[in-house]
Amino acid sequence: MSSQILKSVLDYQPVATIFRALADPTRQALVERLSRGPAAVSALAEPFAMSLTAIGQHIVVLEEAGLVQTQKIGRVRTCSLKPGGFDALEQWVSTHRLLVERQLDRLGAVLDATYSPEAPDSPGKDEHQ
Amino acid sequence: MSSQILKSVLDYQPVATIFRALADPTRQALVERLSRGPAAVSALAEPFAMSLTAIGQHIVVLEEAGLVQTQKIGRVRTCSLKPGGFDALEQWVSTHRLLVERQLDRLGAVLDATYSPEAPDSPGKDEHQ
DNA sequence: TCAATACTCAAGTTTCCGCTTGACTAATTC
DNA sequence: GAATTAGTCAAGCGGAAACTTGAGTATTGA
Repeated sequence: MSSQILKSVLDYQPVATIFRALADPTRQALVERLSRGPAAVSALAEPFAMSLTAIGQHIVVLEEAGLVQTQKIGRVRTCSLKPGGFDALEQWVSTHRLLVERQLDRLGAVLDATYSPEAPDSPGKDEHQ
Repeated sequence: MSSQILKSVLDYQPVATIFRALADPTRQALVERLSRGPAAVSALAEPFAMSLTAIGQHIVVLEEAGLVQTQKIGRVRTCSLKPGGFDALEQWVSTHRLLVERQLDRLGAVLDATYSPEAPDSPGKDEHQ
């Protein structure tokens, strides 16, 4: 842990887990289906040309990402979307959307005058860029 | 309003590309860095214990996801966040956040009275409640 | 009680992803 | 006009991820 960038990489791990969970089209379709209401694992598996085991594994991934919660009653495991499971994701996205817009404003200012008003990160003089 | 849900089901393919692009912690850190301003590929690679080629490959993934745009002047490729690149993502997230909340409201109603107010997709006779 | 249902577990396979190396091109510097 | 810098390309390696099969375990309905 000698680098500060390495630390920041480790910081995003929870959101990265959510992104990774939603990166798979099958899991995304499962979330889509669950947003219409809870369902059992076998009911979730029915539309897919895939084994029940595979769907169960996808459910585990979604559960570990905090997006889905399950409850087993008898032999049936009922899955539903977890309340607040999208909060961290939405916060990350809206934050970075704001940063993009702010950057666009700064770009406009830079295009007006041909100098950089402030350089908080990179000095840009002796660095080799 | 109800047709928008069907449309979103068929529409989420590009969003999966965005999720996949952000699933990697290195790419997420690159986006983080770029939200502070544009940078060349070698400048982006500098904090990482990784080859320049690897960073270039990550940039390509982010570019194909529509999150980053690049422009090569001379021998330097400058990368920046693409305007509106997060729009589809934010829309998807907020939409599904709303659906979760709506589902919670419906669950409360179901817990109050023992009937289901509306069943748009599958009639609730089989499995789910 | 017997059989079907609804998973669950433990492998194994195959495909994809992240990353590297080495060679190469094209700008820029000295 | 050599040497350095910035990036690109092609091939390959290792490990993770997706999915399968073939078991086994409760639970439930007939």
